Amino acid sequence: MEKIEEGHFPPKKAESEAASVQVETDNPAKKLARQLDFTGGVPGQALTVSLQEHANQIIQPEQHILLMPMQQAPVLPPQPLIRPLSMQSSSEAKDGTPKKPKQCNCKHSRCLKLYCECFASGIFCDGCNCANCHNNVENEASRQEAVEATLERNPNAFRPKIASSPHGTREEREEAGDGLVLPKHNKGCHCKKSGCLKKYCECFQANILCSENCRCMDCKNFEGNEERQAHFHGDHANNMAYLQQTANVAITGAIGSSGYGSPPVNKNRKIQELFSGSMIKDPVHRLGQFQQENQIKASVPPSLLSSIPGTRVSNAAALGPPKLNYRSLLADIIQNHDIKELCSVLIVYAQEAAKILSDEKDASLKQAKHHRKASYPSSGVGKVLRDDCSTGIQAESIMVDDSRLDGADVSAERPISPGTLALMCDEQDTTFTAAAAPPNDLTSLSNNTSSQLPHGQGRAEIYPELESIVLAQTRDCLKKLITLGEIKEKKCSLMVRDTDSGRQNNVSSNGIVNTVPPPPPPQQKVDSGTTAANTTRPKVHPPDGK
DNA sequence: GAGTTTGAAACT
DNA sequence: CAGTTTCAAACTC
Repeated sequence: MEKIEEGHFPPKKAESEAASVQVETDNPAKKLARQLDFTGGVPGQALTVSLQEHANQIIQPEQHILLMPMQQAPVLPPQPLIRPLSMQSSSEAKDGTPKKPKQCNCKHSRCLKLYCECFASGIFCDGCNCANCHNNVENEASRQEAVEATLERNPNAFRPKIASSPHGTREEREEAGDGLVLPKHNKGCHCKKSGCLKKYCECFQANILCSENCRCMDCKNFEGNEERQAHFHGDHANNMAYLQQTANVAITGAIGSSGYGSPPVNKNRKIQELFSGSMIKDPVHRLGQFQQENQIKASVPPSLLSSIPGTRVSNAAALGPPKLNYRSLLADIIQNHDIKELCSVLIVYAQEAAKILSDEKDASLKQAKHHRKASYPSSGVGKVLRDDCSTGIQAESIMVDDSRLDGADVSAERPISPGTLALMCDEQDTTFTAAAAPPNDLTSLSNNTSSQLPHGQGRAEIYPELESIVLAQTRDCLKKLITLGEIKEKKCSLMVRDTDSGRQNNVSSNGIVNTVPPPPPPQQKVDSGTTAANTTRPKVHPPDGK
């Protein structure tokens, strides 16, 4: 089934003519409609602009044309989603105040070739410094010819160069493993001398990492590269895109899905898995394994790699330096067994708390028998609660008697949240009952206490206390986690300062594997010239004598 | 601001 | 497809 390419409305003559009456660039209403449309010309496609793109203000709404299925076709050429960063970068003055988008300075192309950024972006030149410009309404005919010629050469010429995850192929998204796919250059860059750390590089210019699509030499535009980070800290310190990107990989790393956030690594993971068997078996040593595998990979002839199904070696990422990505400092601290252990601890504490409370209830009941016969004691819980998990409003009004909660200082007087209550009710029927719990488990206890206590308040009454105790323990666990993270952070900071020792000491004294991407191999830093390029990328361009 | 460098686009 | 040329932006001085 044929579909219209993203950001690409084929400006075929028939369509253009058919729809030209609908596209009125001077019509304010249409202009406004265009401003509201970010679909980039993909019929029915939702807004797919990434946060990064938003953050960079790459989108120039006024430059987009509303294109609905069977509705409109452009007079303007295809509308890339992303305006080149070179143009957006200057759309702001140095003081950060908004400024008119950058004007081109074309002299020989008449602004009718992709050299012209305006033309490439699908916008008319307006106030540019170009000479003999034909990229305007007055020269629509020649412009249309140029568009067609360009599309003839490359049907994707006007497609956005930078694609986010929703635009990628299903395969790409699946390889990414989740929704956190970073944008990447569709064609990839071919930089030779800039190290992909200058704006000559389209990837760097778009503030994205080089990907497996790139065929660059001596690429430094990969996550974890010191020079790249230096660039970011210097030039992009406040760049939301970087923050977003970092956050993405941090989240990814923290939750342990992959930890290697960028596409090239995901591609390469197949190779790694083939070498190592599985990435998941021993998450503690994943990164070390990864590094080793990169070394192995570097030593493996491309022909061998290419023989591995699902691998691609005809790109820089596969042959280049390990494009490690930022991993959360906690990524390898939190292990599966830690989670299990934590859950076990929580269950144990819950059971203990339930037992204690049960005993107290018993004692309380005995006292009540002796001292009171009519009225119900109101000491423990301030309000009678139905044993109904769905009554969140009621639950919120419960106040816990902190006199019973040893060590639960923080959450002692906190009302139980309806969410927690609901969660506990759900958990009660699943986790606790299904976990072959001991006889005095929560469920049985709750049932027991319910039967023991008058007015049917036992189980629900216990929840706040249980919650407090369990939360206190959880808090302690988190504190320890934070401490470990801080320790690791310090170690990593030291590693950055002392790269050599950092590379050799992957395992710290406390047994925690330092998983922050190490600095690139020595030849990367020391020899940024031909050596690195030739050693890490067998498929290199011939020496350029420019 | 002029000159140089760079890499994408265009061309052969 | 590879090599060369053209082009304009990025960069340097």
